[in-house]
Amino acid sequence: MSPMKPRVTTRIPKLAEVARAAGVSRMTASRALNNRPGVSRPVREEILRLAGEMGYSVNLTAQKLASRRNRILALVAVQMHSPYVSEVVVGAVRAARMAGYEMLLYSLLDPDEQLPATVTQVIGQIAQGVIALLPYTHDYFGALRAAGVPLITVESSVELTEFPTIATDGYNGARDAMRHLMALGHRRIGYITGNERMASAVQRRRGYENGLTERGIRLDRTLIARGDYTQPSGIEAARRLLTLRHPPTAIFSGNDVQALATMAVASEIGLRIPEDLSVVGFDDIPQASQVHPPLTTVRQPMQQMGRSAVNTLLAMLAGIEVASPVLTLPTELVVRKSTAPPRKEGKRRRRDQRRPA
Amino acid sequence: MSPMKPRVTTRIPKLAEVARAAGVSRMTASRALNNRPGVSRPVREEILRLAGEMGYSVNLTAQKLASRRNRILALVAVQMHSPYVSEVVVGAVRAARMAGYEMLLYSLLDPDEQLPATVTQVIGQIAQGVIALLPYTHDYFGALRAAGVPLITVESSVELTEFPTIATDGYNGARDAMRHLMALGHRRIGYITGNERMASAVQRRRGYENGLTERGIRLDRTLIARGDYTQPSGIEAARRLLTLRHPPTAIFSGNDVQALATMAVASEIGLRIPEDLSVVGFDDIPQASQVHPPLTTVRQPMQQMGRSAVNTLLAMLAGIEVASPVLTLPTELVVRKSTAPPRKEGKRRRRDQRRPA
DNA sequence: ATGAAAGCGCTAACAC
DNA sequence: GTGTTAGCGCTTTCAT
Repeated sequence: MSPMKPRVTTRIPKLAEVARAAGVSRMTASRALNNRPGVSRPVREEILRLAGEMGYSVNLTAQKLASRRNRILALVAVQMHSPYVSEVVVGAVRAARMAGYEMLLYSLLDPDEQLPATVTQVIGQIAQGVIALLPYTHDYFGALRAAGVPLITVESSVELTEFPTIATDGYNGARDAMRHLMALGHRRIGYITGNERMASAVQRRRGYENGLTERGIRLDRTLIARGDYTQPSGIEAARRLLTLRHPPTAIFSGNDVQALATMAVASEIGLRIPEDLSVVGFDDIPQASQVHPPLTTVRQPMQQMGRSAVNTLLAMLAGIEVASPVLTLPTELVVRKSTAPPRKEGKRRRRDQRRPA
Repeated sequence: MSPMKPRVTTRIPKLAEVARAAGVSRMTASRALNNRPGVSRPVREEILRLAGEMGYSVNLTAQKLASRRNRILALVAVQMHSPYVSEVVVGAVRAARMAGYEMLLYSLLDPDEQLPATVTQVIGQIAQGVIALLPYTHDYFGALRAAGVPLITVESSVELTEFPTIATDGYNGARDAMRHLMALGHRRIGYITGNERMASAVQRRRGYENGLTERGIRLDRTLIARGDYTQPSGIEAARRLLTLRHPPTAIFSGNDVQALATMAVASEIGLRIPEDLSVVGFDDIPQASQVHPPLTTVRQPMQQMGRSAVNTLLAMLAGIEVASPVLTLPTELVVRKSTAPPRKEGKRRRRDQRRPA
């Protein structure tokens, strides 16, 4: 437990040292290194060469303090590890890097977690701008607003027009899914909601409901099971729906994670997909096409959403007025193998799942 | 496209303003706000009260520049969204917050991605210390070392003793799994490797091999399929193993993700688990207990690993000598329902998966 | 094209 | 206990 000797590490030289080596002032060195005008070609090249040789790299903290810029963005999300968020992150990170920015991530562990004051402070101060994938609750946005940092949301509440938003058309996407199922002949269609504190979940549910009613099918509340976009919630919801005395012939889920959970529960119960049960998801996460049978789903351009968020944010930072407060990207129904016409009523079969011991 | 008016946002006052309001010097205010000694009770309380009222919060950039401290840690990982990494992150974030630190995340998108110089710079400069979950390739650690930031690795190469490491005993964990399978009567046991550029994958494979040979079973290379810890690689590996002319009666996988993929492939092919095939994973990710049948697996204390990493890192920051360069946590075999004695040779059955059209 | 001066907002180190 | 001074490493602004 004795004090640890600071490890000897090649110290990073500071700007003044590079400038001295090049025989110029710090300002000239700064201009050269930041690729700014006002330095003659030969001087610029010499500075750059020396900086490389000396292993110089700018101190971002000092740079941020002096200039308020540091080419860092942040992305905050609940359920950072979910496939949907992961895909948005991929798109955002790539776009940021392409523009010469780095993206830092902040994960809220629990959907119900408060945004601690320190978090807002940290991300708002470390980054030049932030992308939020958060439910519109707990006044997350109030806290972020107070931090005074440029902010853009992805799939947030549409009512929240205070910040620019990148969204997809969950309503029409869901209705497309319903039309597909109904075209196959389904009439008893179950629905597993998403976390309805997220605007997307509300929209999709409306798509489900109106998809039904526009065909004159009456809403049956027992066919709607509450989920929160997570796998455990999907398992539970699917169990409830599939053990109904008069179960649905198809289940549409607010997202793919829950749809995959539904497929797992179905197979556990001995139902075959799509023969005994059709399943449709929403998102088109990578796993959707990897399972067996591959999942029919409503594709959201997740990576593009991340990319658009970054680009819009960068435009805001550049002082360019954002055209529209909410950019809505289209969805696309991807029909795969998890949907088929329903069996005739009463002809439902069960496989015996377990052999007698 | 006209320049955007900066949004009017309640400006955050600076330390000097709080100090002035309280009628003290900036230093006294600083001491009070940072909970440091040298301020009388009443003065301290008045400063805190005023700061709260005025909505003061310290400028972390200035604070870092002046003191080199900002109570921020960073965690860098490849496959940030994988369940294993996610769990480690949960443990790390909680532990950090408990200690009054915040944790920022940096995700490498692609296992083969180089660590761009800017990344090292960013995380090394923004944070006071970093936790790395990275393969020992591409000289990731060389870059991190150059940044001169306190660093700790999780499950990294054991040969890499330059940095403290939190690891689990992959070798014994894997051997326990093998002993379990062999105790059930399995002799033809397939193995799906992890990404062997990670030390964990090498250890586990050795556990598999020695588990076999210590029982006098000869290694059969055709029963070893290469995976990289991801689901698609697991699917492919499982397909290869299960379509062998003389397939294994059990498959042990380097991690749970691949084990779950194996279960999916098995069911697709019409094999029942555990009757026709036993499957064992490694990690005990949350999904392992949620699938049907629940997966037998070797549990790693993932959250605790994150917690230990944070605590060790904080100790390093505090100048406390780290006791041992590598802290190895134990694993635990969790026997669930995916393992059973093998069928008699030749009695393997297949369910007809699809009904005749 | 280049440089000098003056901070950015905070804290270390040392007074008193 | 409290205040003063002098930076942290960079960039802004304004000279030249």
